[in-house]
Amino acid sequence: MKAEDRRELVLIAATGVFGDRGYVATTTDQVAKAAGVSQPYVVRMFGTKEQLFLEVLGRALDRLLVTFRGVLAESSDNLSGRLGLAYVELLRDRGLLLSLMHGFLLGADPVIGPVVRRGFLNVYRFLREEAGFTAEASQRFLEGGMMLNTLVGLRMSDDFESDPSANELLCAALPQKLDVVLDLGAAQRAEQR
Amino acid sequence: MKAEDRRELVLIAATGVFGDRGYVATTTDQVAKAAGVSQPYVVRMFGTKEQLFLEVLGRALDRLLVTFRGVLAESSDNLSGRLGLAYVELLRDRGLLLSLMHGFLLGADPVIGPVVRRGFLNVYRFLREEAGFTAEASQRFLEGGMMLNTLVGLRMSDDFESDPSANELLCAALPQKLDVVLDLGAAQRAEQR
DNA sequence: GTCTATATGCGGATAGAC
DNA sequence: GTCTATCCGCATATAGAC
Repeated sequence: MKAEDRRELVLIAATGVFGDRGYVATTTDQVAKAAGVSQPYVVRMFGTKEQLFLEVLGRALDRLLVTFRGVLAESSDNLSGRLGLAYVELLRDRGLLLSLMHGFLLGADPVIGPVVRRGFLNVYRFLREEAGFTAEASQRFLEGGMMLNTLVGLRMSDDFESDPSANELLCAALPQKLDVVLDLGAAQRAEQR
Repeated sequence: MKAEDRRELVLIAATGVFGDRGYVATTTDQVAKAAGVSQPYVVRMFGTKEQLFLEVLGRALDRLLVTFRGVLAESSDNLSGRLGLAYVELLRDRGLLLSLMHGFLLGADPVIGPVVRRGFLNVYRFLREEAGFTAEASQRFLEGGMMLNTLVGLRMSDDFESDPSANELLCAALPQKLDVVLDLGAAQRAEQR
């Protein structure tokens, strides 16, 4: 395997771990183990843990916008619904949306803050300028996204079977694509260490 | 000052710091300094940092529900709007909503996870059972709340003046009460260390 | 390019004085 | 009830071998 591939591999592994534990709680050693390399090598490749996280965020935002542009290119009817479904599908990319969400809460950080604000606003601008949404429609769309991120962060699907309220809430929040969240929850619980 | 008051003081200070930095990034020393006591004393009072965070979360959820019940008791017209305004007003309680939001993303944590899921579902049940909202209305309400939390976590108000998109987004998201978020942002930047 | 070994700093928690 | 002093473990980062 050559270096470029290995780098991508580490980035994917890091996305998963950051998504699970957040930026600060994640150790470079956990990332290294997940990627099957040594801890110092992870640091060597990216300089610092902070740089690694920034690359994870950048990659995640890239994929998000690429995905959305793909949906837009396909057709333009029921855009909001189709973008929403594509967003939920991104949950399959382990840790992608959750790494972003963790980043969003670090707006007070002098380095991470500006990056996540710019990233979030790029998504907003896509909705307004490329997808042609009104300000209200864009906002509504993002509200749904933040709600999904939160429910996934909460691991609300853990209570899907045992708690009627959790069940109802998830069904209401995910008219379609409920299966993606439930699959993901099962996978996460399985790999629990 | 007697012990009970001091305990409350530390809890308030901790809420502010946890809200700013998140659970893991917050040090018990930062909390101690913010409260004007010694670091070991903070640990003594609450046992562990984790226990302290759990108490912060519990207090925050209490205040949230107490506030909502107060709004409900006043009158029952335009409930959704009035609950929303009361929610935004809770931003004045420094770190309260952000500590909760940080907690919500720690659903994978074996100790914190169950607590935040229960707390979130209690709010949902309030909306459904006490406020009489439909499942869809409850979900919509929570979506708006998670969006607000995210925008505040992002410190989006930092870009309010310099970025037209940020400006538009904040205005769309906060038809009223924009001043609360802007005041808060100014205060946060002022105390930046 | 990738590893092992390790230095260094920091933070939670404890001991114990007052 | 509250402090000072301090232990200990852990995580990032560096040095340097292969």
